[in-house]
Amino acid sequence: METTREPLRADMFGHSDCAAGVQPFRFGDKWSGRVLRCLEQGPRRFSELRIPLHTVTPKVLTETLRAMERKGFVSRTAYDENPPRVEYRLTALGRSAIEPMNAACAWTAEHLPELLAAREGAGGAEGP
Amino acid sequence: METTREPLRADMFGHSDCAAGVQPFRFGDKWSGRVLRCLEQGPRRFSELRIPLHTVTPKVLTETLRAMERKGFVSRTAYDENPPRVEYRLTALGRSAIEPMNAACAWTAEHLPELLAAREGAGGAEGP
DNA sequence: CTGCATCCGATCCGATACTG
DNA sequence: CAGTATCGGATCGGATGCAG
Repeated sequence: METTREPLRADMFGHSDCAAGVQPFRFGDKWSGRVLRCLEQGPRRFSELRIPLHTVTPKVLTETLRAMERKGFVSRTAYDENPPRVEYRLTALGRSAIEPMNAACAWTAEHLPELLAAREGAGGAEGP
Repeated sequence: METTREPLRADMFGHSDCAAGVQPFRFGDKWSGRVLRCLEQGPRRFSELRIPLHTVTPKVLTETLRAMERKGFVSRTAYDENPPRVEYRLTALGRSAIEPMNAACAWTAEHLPELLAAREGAGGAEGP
């Protein structure tokens, strides 16, 4: 799952070794996964998304949303009102992506202890 | 599933909206997923990994491996021989991560058409 | 309200060259 | 063989300010 140009190939030639096969799709960025989670519960406006994603700046949220739109995960609907209103919602593709994300979340939850332990070892805090 | 410092929290407070719950773990980088695939088939030496991952440079492969080691996904064994030999293998955590990755791969394969279509729309090639 | 423009530091990652 | 050192381009993403 890459955002760059090469991956996503559906290799079928059996290279004697690994690295053949589809690379799993991934949003290469920080916020797309969370946006997917938010939109899972229904259409949301720009400012509604900013609340649960409370540290995202509007610029980055816009970029994220635009990218997800390009990739076909969300659709954008602007209503011609004043003040302006824009709604984002998941496409069928976006909704379908929730399942594998749930699998990843389940795995993560299950292995949280190990995952967190690794971070302490690296982070470097040792004694007071 | 983040590499940065904040995610991986196991939120349990029910924020009224999304963005609560574990964020799925993810390697934030280009090569870790592929390395996981390669090591799935058994221990591999540094130079053996470079073959299927044929475009990776030694510097980047080293960084990737070191990061995966820190995170607890692979273990490194150096044999005191000449010429030197080093083997990398998956830890139990690393092996367990294959399952959700397979789920992601299956989803990707299933939706390849849509995923590829989005890339053309963006890439910009239009007419001959 | 929903953005876009600009600046700027942090990462990522490829190329190239060198070492124990 | 298994790396390390250095450089530079590309991207990410936060801060701030302005606009329709």
